[in-house]
Parts: sequence; structure tokens; C-alpha cells
Amino acid sequence: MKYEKDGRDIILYQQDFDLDETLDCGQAFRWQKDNTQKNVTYTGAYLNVPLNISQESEGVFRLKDTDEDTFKSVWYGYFDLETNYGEIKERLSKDRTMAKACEYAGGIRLLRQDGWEALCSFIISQNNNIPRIKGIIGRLCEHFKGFPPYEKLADLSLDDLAFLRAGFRAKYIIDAAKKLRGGEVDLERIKTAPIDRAQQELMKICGVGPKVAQCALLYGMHRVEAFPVDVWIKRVLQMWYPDGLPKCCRGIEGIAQQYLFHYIRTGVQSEK
DNA sequence: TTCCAGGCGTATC
DNA sequence: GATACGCATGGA
Repeated sequence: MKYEKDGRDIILYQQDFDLDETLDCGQAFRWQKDNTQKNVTYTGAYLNVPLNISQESEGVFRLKDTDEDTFKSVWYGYFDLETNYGEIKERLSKDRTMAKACEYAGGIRLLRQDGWEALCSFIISQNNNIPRIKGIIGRLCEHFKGFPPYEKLADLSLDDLAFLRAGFRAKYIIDAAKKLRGGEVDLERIKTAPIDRAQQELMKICGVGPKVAQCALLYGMHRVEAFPVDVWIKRVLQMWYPDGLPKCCRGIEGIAQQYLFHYIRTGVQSEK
């Protein structure tokens, strides 16, 4: 990782990083692609710090209107720039199928997102498709001028959230907000708890099962050993790993999962 | 019209 | 503990 200032912007040099693969691979739902630009460009926010980022060429990025402090205190962490994904891919590639997935989706980085936002987002994701998930979260953020903290949602009624058109998930969002505000579920404790215990705690929330819990842990608390199993990963396991993931994934199952998820969704048909 | 989407709660055995 | 079914909404 290297960076330099360019006027009001930061130019970032970072290998193993592709904007489309990282921001549009189903781990985050608030990044919007700007198709009017000649370079791949996304706008979005983390903790309501806005960002416009574009990829000028392979491994070269422009973070618009970003000062050095904000880069170091917000985006360096968010894009997980301290982690060497080249080493991770090398390790995972001891397995043949993983090697293909890593090569196909080698620009994915695991974003370090906010715990509550990830939890809430993946509650919304259940039995839903990605465009509609983005729609619901978009309406949520528009209405509350940014992603609402759970305190703002805890006392709302279903009618108050009708504008979301979130369907049966609205009551789950409210239950999660109530239990976090009341301290019945404590994300700070969950962050460092053993993974099984952490899942158990998250599942106290109505509408949070194993899949959503593992997503919250992986994307919202950077627990890279979390392994969300959705319909796509079920197919991966059935086809390629009926006896479980290979040894080289041990401890970083979540990162392996990211490569596999992207590979089976968009890569398998297109290769040959 | 029917099916499906990064699942989960409930009923039933 | 395993399995079947309904669930809000909207796009294909």
C-alpha cells in the first residue's frame, strides 16, 4: 500500500483490489456505481463519512476530496488496507478450486463495516435479492439522512417503517434495534466472544438465524473465521466440498467464502 | 401466472 | 433434530 496527495484527492496504490469486485459483490449495499464516468466510480459512505472513489487503472485509485487524516482514520481501515490479500490468496490456492476462485475474483477485499449496519442489512437480505436489498437500505438511509443508529429505530412502529416496503423483515429490524438499545444483545461483547457463543447471542434477535448471524460477524465485526452459508455456498459445498472446506481455509473461512461466492455466482458459467 | 431472491419462525413428527 | 411451509415485495 502506498498513497500520495493530489490536490484535494488521495491517490492510492493498492494491489489485490478491484472496485467492482469489492463494492458490488454482496457484502455492502450502499455503494452506488456512477456509470457516467469513464473510470469505474462509486459513491457511498462509511459511518456517514461520504466518499467518491474511482479506479484509474489496475491497482490505482482516486479518493475524491479526501484529506490525509480521513484517509488514515476511516478508509485505510474500511478497505482493510493493512491486510496482505496476496498472501491470503497464495495460501488458499493450495486447493485447486479455491485457486480458480481466487484468480477469478482476486480483487475482492473484505470490508471492515459497522456492526449494527451489517447486522441490520443482512436481516433485510433474507429471502431477498440484491437489487431490492439495496432499494430498502437506500430508502432507509434517505429517510434518516444516513444509516440510522438503532436508538432511532427502537421505538418505531411497523407503520412508521411502511415506507421501506421491507415486508415481513420490518418487525425483525425493530426487534434488533430494541434488543441492542436495551443491552440484551451487546455487539461490543459479541465482537470478541468465541464464534459459537457470538452466533448464539445474535440469534436472540427475532429474524436472525445462523446465516444472518455469520454475515454480521464476518462483515460487521471482521470475524474472518465466520462462514455464512446461503443458497449459493450450499451449491459450492455440494458440488466441490461435500466433506467441508479444505485445510488451507482454516481460520479464514469467511474470506474463502467471499471468493467462492463471487466465483459461483458469476464466474463458473463464463469460464472455459 | 408462476417462480425466485445472500433465511427464518413455526408447526409437526 | 429433521423436514415442510408461509412469509412481503418486486422483477423476470
